[in-house]
Amino acid sequence: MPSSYRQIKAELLDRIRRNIWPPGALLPGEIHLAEEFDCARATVSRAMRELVEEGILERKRRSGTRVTSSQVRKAQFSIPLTREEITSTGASYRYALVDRAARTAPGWLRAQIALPQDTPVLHLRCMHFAGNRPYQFEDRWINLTAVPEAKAAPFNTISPNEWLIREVPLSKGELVCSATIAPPEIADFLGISQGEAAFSMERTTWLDDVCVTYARLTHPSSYKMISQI
Amino acid sequence: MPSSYRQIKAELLDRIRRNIWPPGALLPGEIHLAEEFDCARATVSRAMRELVEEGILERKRRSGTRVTSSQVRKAQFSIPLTREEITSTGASYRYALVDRAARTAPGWLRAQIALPQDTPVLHLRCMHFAGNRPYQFEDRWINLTAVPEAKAAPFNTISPNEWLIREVPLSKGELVCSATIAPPEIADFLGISQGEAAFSMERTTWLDDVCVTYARLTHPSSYKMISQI
DNA sequence: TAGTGGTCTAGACCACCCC
DNA sequence: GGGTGGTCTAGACCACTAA
Repeated sequence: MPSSYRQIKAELLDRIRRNIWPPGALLPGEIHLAEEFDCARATVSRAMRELVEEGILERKRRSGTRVTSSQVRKAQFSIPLTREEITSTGASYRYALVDRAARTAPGWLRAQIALPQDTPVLHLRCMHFAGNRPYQFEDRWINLTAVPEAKAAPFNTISPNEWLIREVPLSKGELVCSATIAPPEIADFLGISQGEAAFSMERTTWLDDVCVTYARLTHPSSYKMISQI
Repeated sequence: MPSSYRQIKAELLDRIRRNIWPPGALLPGEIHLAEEFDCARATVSRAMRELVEEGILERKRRSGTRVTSSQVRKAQFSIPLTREEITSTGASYRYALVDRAARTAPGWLRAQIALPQDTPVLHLRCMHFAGNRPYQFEDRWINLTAVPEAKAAPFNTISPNEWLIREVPLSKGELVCSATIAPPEIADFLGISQGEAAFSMERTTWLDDVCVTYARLTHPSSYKMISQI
């Protein structure tokens, strides 16, 4: 009876879980396992490849496949458009541009995202509402050298978030989450009292080694970020 | 000249980025693309499969492959052992058990993780230090029905986090991050003043549809969670 | 029911790199 | 040098589901 790559994957996982192959252990080679499971080598290969992607196995040519020794788990979460994040809960969505200014990148920003001096940037501050409750304050900087089209965009009805995703799709980036006390002005925007905790996300986005945008998104402390492990 | 699946993947990405295939557009079938790229169907298939995993394409049998219309980005971050997270920064790691009690699951916990009444649980509270600075307060509940071995574990030198990862590897779970104001007792443990913001992570872990453990991990506001998009 | 993706096979060649 | 994983091929059958 032939095995599917899912069955093989489950069997390998099970053996790892039973400590038949403890962390660091060397697994049999693909050919050996293919014989054992009575299947083609490619089938074993696919099962093992997926376990590598999940961080459970490590493979090296010539030296073989081992169970990962450092027990690092990977979590994944999705970052929807703020609009969709809100409307999917059934609430209505409203966006408002607070202010918009073109200028050269300030020093702290140049340091943060490695821009040359005198880089023109667009600075936007805006609010996202769920129903009539403040949901997110967006403080965004767009590199106009990387995205000159942004200069002509008004951003009074479309949020920079949404505009960028449509204009500059498929970029890579980094997301840093932390808990902060919102500064007084932002606390005002979010409708929270001063000294209250806020959830902050800093997103830096790159396209082909050029930084496109840096944003600091601040949520009231009722916000929860949910991810799957 | 044969194409590798990486080249094909890059070419497909490029066409999507150029809006040759805008969001929602139907791509040619695998056979068609295999002819165009002069390669085997399996090679195209692998390229497309990886783009599906990255959330860029959506495939349905019979109806074909489309560019994802909802622009949802996926972020990934790794959850190392607290010990490794600390020692990797060069700081020394210290663990301390605060208290340990076996009891039946309180109502809020049973509701949170769907346990039957009178389920025996182990409640642990502990601290993790980086150097001599408080790093994380761990408030953990372990389902003794799922992991009876935990009853005999002292947890005075090994943190529940580490013990569980060794004893119950490869489980699935959920991670919920939020910003909170630490309650007075936890603020004391973390060495922060009352009313200061704290970063809270709630982890629920399942193994084969049985909840193994629920933990609330609290960090001082200096903590940053970093993930890649 | 016909066409799409999902999977498997048996074989092949290659890149890498430990011995 | 030789054994490992990484990839590709040409073909096949199957599962699903939209038309």
